[in-house]
Order: sequence, then C-alpha cells, then structure tokens
Amino acid sequence: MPDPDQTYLLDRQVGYLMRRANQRHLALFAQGIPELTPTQFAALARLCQSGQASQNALGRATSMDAATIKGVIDRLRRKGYVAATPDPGDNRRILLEPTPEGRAAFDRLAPLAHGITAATLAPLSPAERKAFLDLLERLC
Amino acid sequence: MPDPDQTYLLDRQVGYLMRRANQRHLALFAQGIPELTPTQFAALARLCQSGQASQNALGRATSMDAATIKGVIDRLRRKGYVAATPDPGDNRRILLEPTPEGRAAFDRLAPLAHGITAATLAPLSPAERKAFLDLLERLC
DNA sequence: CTCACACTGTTTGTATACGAACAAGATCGA
DNA sequence: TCGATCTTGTTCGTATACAAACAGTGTGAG
Repeated sequence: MPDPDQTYLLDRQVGYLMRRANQRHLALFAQGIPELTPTQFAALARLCQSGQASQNALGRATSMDAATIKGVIDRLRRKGYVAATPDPGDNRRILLEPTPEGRAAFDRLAPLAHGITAATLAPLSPAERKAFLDLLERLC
Repeated sequence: MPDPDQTYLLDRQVGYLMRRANQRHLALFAQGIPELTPTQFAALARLCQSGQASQNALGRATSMDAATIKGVIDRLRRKGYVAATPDPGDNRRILLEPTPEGRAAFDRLAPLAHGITAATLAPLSPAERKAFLDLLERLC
C-alpha cells in the first residue's frame, strides 16, 4: 500500500485547481462582458485610473510582458477604447490614454465586472470570500 | 468622495489575482520541470493513473477541450511519453497509453511536482495551505 | 432497418502568455 | 564626447485555451 502522502493527487495540486477555477471565471466573464476579455478590461481599468502610461509601463502595472501588452493594446485601439501618441520627451515611448469611449465603456462595465467577481466567488460565504482573496493575494 | 465599495479595485478582483498567482506558479513549474508544461504533466499523470483512455475522454478528465488536448497529446507523443493506437471497438477513437518512458518520467517527476505545489504555497502556513486548497476546490 | 442525432477527432481563427532576439533611442560613467 | 549599457517597442516561435465548423463513425428510437 503506497503512502497516501506520496501519491500524486492531481485534483489537489494548486496549479490544476487554479487552472480550472480560472476557466470557470473566464466563462463567467465572457458571458457577462462579451465585448472585452478580462485581460483587456484590466488594461483599460488601469489606464482609466492612472490616466496615462507608456505601453510597457502599463504592461508592468497589469502583469503583462512586453509582447503580451502589445497585442492587448492593439485590440483596445482597434476597438477605439485607447488612443496612442508618441511621447515628446522620449522617442521610444508611446503614450497611451483612454478615449472618451474607453472611459464610458469602463464606467459602464465596472459594475458588471464587480458582479462577475461576485459570481465567481458565489460558492463561498462572505467571510470565506475575504479569506480566499487574502490568501490568494499572498500567492502573487 | 466616491463610495469605496463602488470603486473598482483591480488588485482585489479574483480574476486578476488568479492570473498573477498562476503566473508565479507557471514560473516555478518551468524552473522545476523544464521538460514538460503543467498541462502536459497533468495529462500524463491522469493517463499513468487511469492506464488507458481515448483522446477526448482524457481531455474531459483534465479539463481540456478537444482542440486543446489534441495539441497536448501531439507534443507528448513527439516526446515519446504517450503511444496511440486505433480503438478496435470504435473506429473513431484513438486509444492513448503512456509508454514505459512516459511512466518513468511521471515517476521521476511526480515528487518534483509535489515540490512545486509546496513552493507555490510557501507563503502560507500549513493550515492556510489546506484552507486555500479547500476554498479553491469549491470555485471549480 | 433507417435515419436523425450524438460523438470522435481535426482544422481554423482568435486571444492570452512568455522566451529570445532585434533595432532604435536614452543614459551615464570615464 | 564616446561607448557600454539599459530601455522601449517589435517580431518570431511555441504553448495553452476556446468557439465554430467539418467529416466520419456509432447508436438508438421508431
């Protein structure tokens, strides 16, 4: 009889559980906000709340590497939510700013995003939700 | 002064935190087990523990849709860890089985995978780790 | 027995995600 | 001022992930 502590239990591994919990969250998000992905919404939210940022700086502020943030911003620009202008003080940089449509979209969607977070955490009691977020925050 | 409960706080949204915690986990996994991705390892683990499965069934058992599991299995076959034979009882199906190399790799890597789970949860106390996994499990 | 339906694996298109390499621009020490 | 070094944005390659469409196969109700 093998030691149960040594048996590999896929269903109790953090990585596997996080992947599945995230799948559920992504489905809820896509259902609640079909026009933007969670990643795009995160970038838009940060930009609306910080006002202005270079592309790579926004990437760092939202945990996306340079290659990833590029695609995300390309799509937000194509949707007309983000405007880009060259930085007069640094010719390498692109200054990003939300357009009025981008700000309006964020204001309209933020309550929905709150609802999606609530729906994701719905299986937990209010106290458990706070405990879970606190623990999760420490794993970043 | 805006109601702080209505303000959108990106850093307290489950989706954003799960994405970041998962990034940290993926980095730990890639460092500890460079030869396989977490997804590939999950598929191999399930196959080693179930013995045999069709491609789509294995996908369902590991929460991957048909398109995703195909690529994962293609790569595991290319590495020589999984063998595929046509199912004699159903001409649509492909029967998958771990190769001896696949079993050996799983036996060798399972302890490392355990260590990666431990490293991911390292910021938490033992009691917090169990609490976190229990809560996370309920969000799938 | 048939035929509608379900299921299998495949392909295409889109969207993260990251490593690696690159050119152009900025910066700072010697 | 010059040059090593860093930063910025870009591109390429690889790997999940999922929706949608597809052809081939199996199955069960009538």
